[in-house]
Amino acid sequence: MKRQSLQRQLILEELRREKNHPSAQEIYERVRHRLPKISLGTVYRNLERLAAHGLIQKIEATGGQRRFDGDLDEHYHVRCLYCGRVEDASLPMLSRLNQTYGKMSDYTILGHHLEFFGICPQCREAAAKKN
Amino acid sequence: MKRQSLQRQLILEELRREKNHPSAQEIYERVRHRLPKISLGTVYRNLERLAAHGLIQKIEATGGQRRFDGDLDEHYHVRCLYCGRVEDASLPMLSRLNQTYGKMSDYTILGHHLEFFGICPQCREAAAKKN
DNA sequence: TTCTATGCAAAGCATTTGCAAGTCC
DNA sequence: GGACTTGCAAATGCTTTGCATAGAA
Repeated sequence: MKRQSLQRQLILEELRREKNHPSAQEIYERVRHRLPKISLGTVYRNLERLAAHGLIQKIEATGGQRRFDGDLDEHYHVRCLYCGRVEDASLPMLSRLNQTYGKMSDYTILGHHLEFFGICPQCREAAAKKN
Repeated sequence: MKRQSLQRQLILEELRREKNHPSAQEIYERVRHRLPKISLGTVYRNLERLAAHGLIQKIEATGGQRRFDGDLDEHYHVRCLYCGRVEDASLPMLSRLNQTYGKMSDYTILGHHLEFFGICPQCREAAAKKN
């Protein structure tokens, strides 16, 4: 990030604007409203750089696409198994967990990921209507 | 899984033989020693079915490829950030966590994933030698 | 002016799928 | 014999990359 660019600035703004956790594709679509010529490759490149520089967080998960978070505080997430949406889990960090497990393990423990999964209210309602 | 097949049987054996957590590609390579004509597509299909029927577990988590586990007991994992290896974390299940968080959330909580990340002993040594 | 960052398109991976042929019960 | 499975290859979905050009300092 030797230079600033409008595209990077808009991507960061978009990520901080709302408290949801968009995928690269979603960010691409949002930013395109303001900058129609931006390319998906540029979005990926900038998300990568912003994360490398600690300005945003990557939410890594195997099922489906990667998601990104403009909130830098450490926190957990909940994922809906039906629609894939990811939201913040308002649970305090289990801060002693790394130390606790680190003592029992031969790994050098650097951190942990905790993600709840379940059904979001919207999908629950939608499922209820079908039956 | 209306019928049994040799390919599926060998895949399951391979998964239960060792306590590591191979990717589909790794399973494919191992099974191929005994059944050279097996295809990667068949490995994927059978892993999917075995998991759907509860005979193995998919390890859905951070980055890279999906991994599979022949151990059906619920347990957590540690992942090495350098070599990508995944091992079991000998930490008791935080069994009340779903309930605890379920009460605070508007999601229907079905479970959680917890994964530690860090550096495995081998990679730590390898890194130490380089410096 | 000098490089970094972009747009575009092609390439890369991991995974999934269509289909004809093989095989299990 | 009939339906389930397989092997093969093509297709898919997400992400990364090469390259010529545009743009920031």
